[in-house]
This record gives sequence, C-alpha cells and structure tokens, in this order.
Amino acid sequence: MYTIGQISKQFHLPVSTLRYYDKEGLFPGMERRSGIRVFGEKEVEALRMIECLKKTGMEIRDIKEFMHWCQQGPATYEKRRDMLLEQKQAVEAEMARMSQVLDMIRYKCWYYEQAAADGNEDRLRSMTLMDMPEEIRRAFENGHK
Amino acid sequence: MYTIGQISKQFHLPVSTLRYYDKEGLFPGMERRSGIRVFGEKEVEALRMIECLKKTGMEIRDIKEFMHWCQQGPATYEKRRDMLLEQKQAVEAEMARMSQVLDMIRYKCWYYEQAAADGNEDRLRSMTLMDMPEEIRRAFENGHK
DNA sequence: CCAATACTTAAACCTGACTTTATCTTAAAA
DNA sequence: TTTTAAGATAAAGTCAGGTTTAAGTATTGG
Repeated sequence: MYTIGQISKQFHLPVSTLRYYDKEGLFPGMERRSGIRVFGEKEVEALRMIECLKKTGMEIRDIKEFMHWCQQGPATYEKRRDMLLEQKQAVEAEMARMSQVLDMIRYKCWYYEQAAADGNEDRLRSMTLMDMPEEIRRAFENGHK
Repeated sequence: MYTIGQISKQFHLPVSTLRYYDKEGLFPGMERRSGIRVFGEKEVEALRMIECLKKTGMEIRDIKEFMHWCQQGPATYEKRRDMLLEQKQAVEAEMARMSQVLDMIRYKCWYYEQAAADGNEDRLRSMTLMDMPEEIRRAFENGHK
C-alpha cells in the first residue's frame, strides 16, 4: 500500500498528474482512507498499463474505458484484445507514414547539401529524376507518394 | 496569382488555417492588393514546404524560422540543411521509439488473445519467458527495454 | 446599382493533457 | 500539543494549433 507521494517517486510522475488520472477515472474503485488515496498492487498494475497505453498514443478517455474493462474480469478479455489490436493497427499505420516522411526529409537534406555546395540552386532546378543518385531518387519517389 | 479561397481548394486547407499560417509569419513578404492576400508562385512553393515540414512534426515557430531563411537566399542554405538534418534525427528517434512501442503492444495483444482463449489469466501468470513463443518473447524483451 | 459572394480583422473559443493556485484537512514528527 | 509536511479539492491557467464569431470591406455577376 502506497501514498500518492510514494507512487509519484516510483513512477517519476508529478503528484498532480496522478490526481488528474484519478479524476479522469483511470483508477476505478481505488480505496480511500479518510479521504486519502491508497495505491495498492492493483493501482500499481494499472499505472504500468497506463504508461504502456500512453506510449502508443492512446487518449485518456480510451485508457479509461480499458481500465474499466480490467475491473470487470474475464468477461472483457475480447474487448481488451480488440482495443489493443486496433491500437496496434494505428501504430503500424503511423510507422508507415513516418517511414515515408523520413524519405521525404532525406531528399530535402540532400537537396540543401547540394545547394550549399553549389552556392545556388541552378543545377538542382535543371535536374531530372535520372540525374539523382539512386538512393536519393528512391527517397524522393517514396517521399512524394 | 491566386486568392486565399483558390489556395484553400488546391491544398484542401481551410481558409482560416491559411490566415493563421500567415499571422504566424509562415509567408514572409506576401503581397497584398487593397488589403487582400495575393498568393504567388513563391507562396505556393512555401506552402508545399510547410506541408512537408508539418508532416515531420516540426513546430510552427521553427517552420517560421525556416521560411524566413528561404527569403534570405543562398546565404542560409547551410542553416536550412542543418535544421533539416536535426529534424531527420528527430524523426529517426521517433521511429525507433515507435518500433519499440509496437513490440510492446504486440506482446499485449498476444497476452489478451491467450487470456480470451483460456478464459482466465492463470496460465499466463505462471508463464516464464521460456514458455513464450519465440516471436512473442522477442517482442516482450524489446518492448520492455 | 445592388445583391451575393469572398475577402478582411480582432478576439474569443476549442481540445487534450496537464499544471498551478488558493484554500482546507489529515497525519507524522518534535 | 503544536508545528509542519503531505494529503485533499475546485477552479483557473497553459500550450499548440487551429476554428469560430462578429462586424466590416471589396469584388463580381445580373
């Protein structure tokens, strides 16, 4: 059993954040003793899951829904799995997008490297896809899909 | 030469967003005719660059700095290249983080798939790393670094 | 010539995830 | 017992990146 201050240190989270999470319903059914929050094993577990879900970019209101399902036991395993699968899809989609963005920026870096070396953009302006180095052409094409 | 409304359609951006970008200084030196914004080739070019930089997650105030450098000609090629290189590092770091998050969530998906199949978490609770399928163990270990 | 449409501004509002502030209560240490 | 630290609350503030609103001005088509 821990106080909010102890949990704050354990998880390197401000006390205000923990209170905010509680206010948002991320610790359903948390015990209180004369008004003071009691963090037990269940809440520590919950917090680990919250940290995980936050990293995936999940919103507080969805995390809240997930934590409430956790309260309800085995009947909600499928719901939890489905939500995680959906979040996995979202993260995979974001990864794919990032990969494309990376190619776009790789091209731009190369472009300004050339411009800096040439002192102007004349050569770059008259350049076609075929004039670019293989790798840059690939980045350009992928980045501009 | 285009009006704000024409650009809004071309780029699928609300007029309010274009005005906001202008207010934030993303179109330095844009022309006006009796108070009305005139979008020329330079602004269209700028907007393409803005869209690109936004995709990388660059903040408006940094994009503003970049666009001002673009105004200043060849003397700022190095600055622009350096800013893009820095942004490339940031995107690469984010990709690496996402990849780890993906492994974490892959493990969680597998966990609830098992829980749903078993109807409880008993087997999972008594499971060690060696009991997990190769691929899941990899995801677990990478996801919990 | 006049209505309709598109443009202008400043300022308020919105969302998400917190943080800060002000005031009050409880618990632990001296 | 009395500080003092740590707990509590509600409400307001913050930040980014816009969006909405209100009220006025300019341009275009019939």
